[in-house]
Amino acid sequence: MVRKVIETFKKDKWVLYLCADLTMLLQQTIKKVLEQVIQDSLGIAVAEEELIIQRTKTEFEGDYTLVLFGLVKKYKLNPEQIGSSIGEAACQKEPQLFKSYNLLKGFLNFSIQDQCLVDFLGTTYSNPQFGKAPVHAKRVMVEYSSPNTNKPLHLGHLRNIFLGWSIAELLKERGYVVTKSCVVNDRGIHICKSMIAWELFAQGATPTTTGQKGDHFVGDYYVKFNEAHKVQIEEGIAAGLTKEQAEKEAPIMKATQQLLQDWEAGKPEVLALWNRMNQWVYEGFEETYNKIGADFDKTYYESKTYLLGKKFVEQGLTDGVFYKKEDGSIWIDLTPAGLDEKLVLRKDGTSVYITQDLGLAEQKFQEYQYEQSIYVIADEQNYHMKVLQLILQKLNKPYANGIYHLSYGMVELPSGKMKSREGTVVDADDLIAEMIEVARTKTEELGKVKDFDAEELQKLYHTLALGALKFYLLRVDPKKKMIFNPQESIDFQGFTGPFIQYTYARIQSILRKESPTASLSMENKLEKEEKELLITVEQFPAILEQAVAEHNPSVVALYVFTVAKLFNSFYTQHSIISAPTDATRQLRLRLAALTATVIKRSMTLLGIEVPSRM
RNA sequence: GGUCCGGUAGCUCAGUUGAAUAGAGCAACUGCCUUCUAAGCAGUAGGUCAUUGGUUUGAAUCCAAUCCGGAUCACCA
Repeated sequence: MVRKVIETFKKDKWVLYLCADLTMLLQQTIKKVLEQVIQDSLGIAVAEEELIIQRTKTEFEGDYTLVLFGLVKKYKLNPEQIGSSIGEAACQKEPQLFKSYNLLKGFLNFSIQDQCLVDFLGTTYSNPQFGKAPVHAKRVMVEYSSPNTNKPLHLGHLRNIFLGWSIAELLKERGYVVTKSCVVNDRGIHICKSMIAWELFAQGATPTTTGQKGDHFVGDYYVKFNEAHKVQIEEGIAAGLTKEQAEKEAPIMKATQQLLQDWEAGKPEVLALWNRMNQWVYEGFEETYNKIGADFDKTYYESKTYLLGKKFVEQGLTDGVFYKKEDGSIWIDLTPAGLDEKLVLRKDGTSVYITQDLGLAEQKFQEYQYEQSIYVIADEQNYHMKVLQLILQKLNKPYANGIYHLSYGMVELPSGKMKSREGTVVDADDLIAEMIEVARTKTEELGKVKDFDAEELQKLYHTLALGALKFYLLRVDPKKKMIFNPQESIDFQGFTGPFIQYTYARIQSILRKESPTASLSMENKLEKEEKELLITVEQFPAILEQAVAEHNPSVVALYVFTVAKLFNSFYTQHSIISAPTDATRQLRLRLAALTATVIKRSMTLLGIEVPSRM
């Protein structure tokens, strides 16, 4: 399904926004050259997508490989023959690009001229903006986080927030004009539950009097509601009611329903309490958002937007897209699209969830005229989002096709799903506090920053803790559900944020001793490790473009890990400061500087800071 | 039941517009700090890519069937 959507976007205009700087990329250049070479030497006009160019596997000689099978099959050619004639012609035509070629089965492996890469390094090493595309003013809205105001943020929200934030930043980096938005579900039965419980049990307590963070404070009353409700359900069942009846008829539930009606009627004292409790929650959220570096350009409140969708119902009825049933409820028939019939307005005239979302989509478009509107929402709402888009399409809304559901898998624990009723929900604030503690312990064990003052240490712990957490949640393909293993998440070795942060700190340590000097010439022969690192680093802009096209930050996480690994491998085998010649030292300093830039840019786009020492 | 998603090393994950001997990290084992930060590097071991059949010069990748797991199909949000 996801793949289909991506394809649709490709056919549409999404990927056509590919920026000019991509044509500078080595792989693209090779493709273009080979396209021409094949035309010249074989007289075949191949389409660009027919050419498969990939990195040469490490066990073979070469850097980039043209896979010949496709051509062989389509044009009924002999791989040996066309391989050597393409290879020969390419090396002759572009001697400054190709050093040599070799042919193995259907694979034509090219070695890139060292000088070509050295030139790239020379022009790029001091560019802190490497990877950034010029602004092209395509507008995108990214909605993420969207919490309920009855309880604090948890691990699931974190995956959502990190993903949404990162995808927004990636879009900006590639030239889009992005609005980050958040919808706060501030009304409804859930907040009324917390309100009732507070009225019944709090005796006037507030976050100030208890010293609690506001969102946790309110969340506790939500828990208290459920506890009281449970007791009353049991009483009801004991009195002979069915479970469903007992749930509905419980006095505390009745009171909650009454409160919701009073809220909708605008009863002043109810609104006052509602405002007050939401305010506590917002203060708590704000603190957490600041801690994790989340930010929004626009916040929508459900209490202000939930009525907007009703206009749609009228329009839909007029257009014949919706129909009215005898009881007065209004529906849309989506069975032709393979879905069901869907209610859009209750018989009492109140709107349902989908109706609200229709209204909000319209409002967002009125305000921002987006071309793409990305919703970062868990995959349990795939059906809902499909319906939303389908209805908007049927209503001929111009923005309907721009809706993209960035559907991510739920976070589970090794023990199974997180369940609030069983108390297995991992609280965001608690988790971050734990991570910071682990960062502190490990840092103290290693004892490398003993000269840091208290403030610098706090900053470092925070950087490492959030680096570990964000990387852990972002390194997995968003659309797959993931298992959060607490043991693993605090790991600082291997495929982790701190490993990459460490690599960056190492480079900074070198660059503090000596920075590259522009005037010095560079060696133009590359060691194997230098070359591999340089070729990988060169792909950075293409990686970003891929991450954007796929709406997938894990592409960046995987890539930056590869870069860090390659650097570390190079680092242990070759000395930078004590390189054999000045020219080599210069080259390695620049390579180190460019690697640091790529690491820093990648990590920044994932929302992760990098320390200069750790 | 309908629709959709997933199943790759002990664990967590890459690889899926078909392409070379299926890759990482963790865990296990072996080496490497008088040399730019060992939060590192090098190596060993670990696989019936859920199963079966098909298409193909070539399948983890495409098709069909089956098994297993999950999501969803509310006048909840």
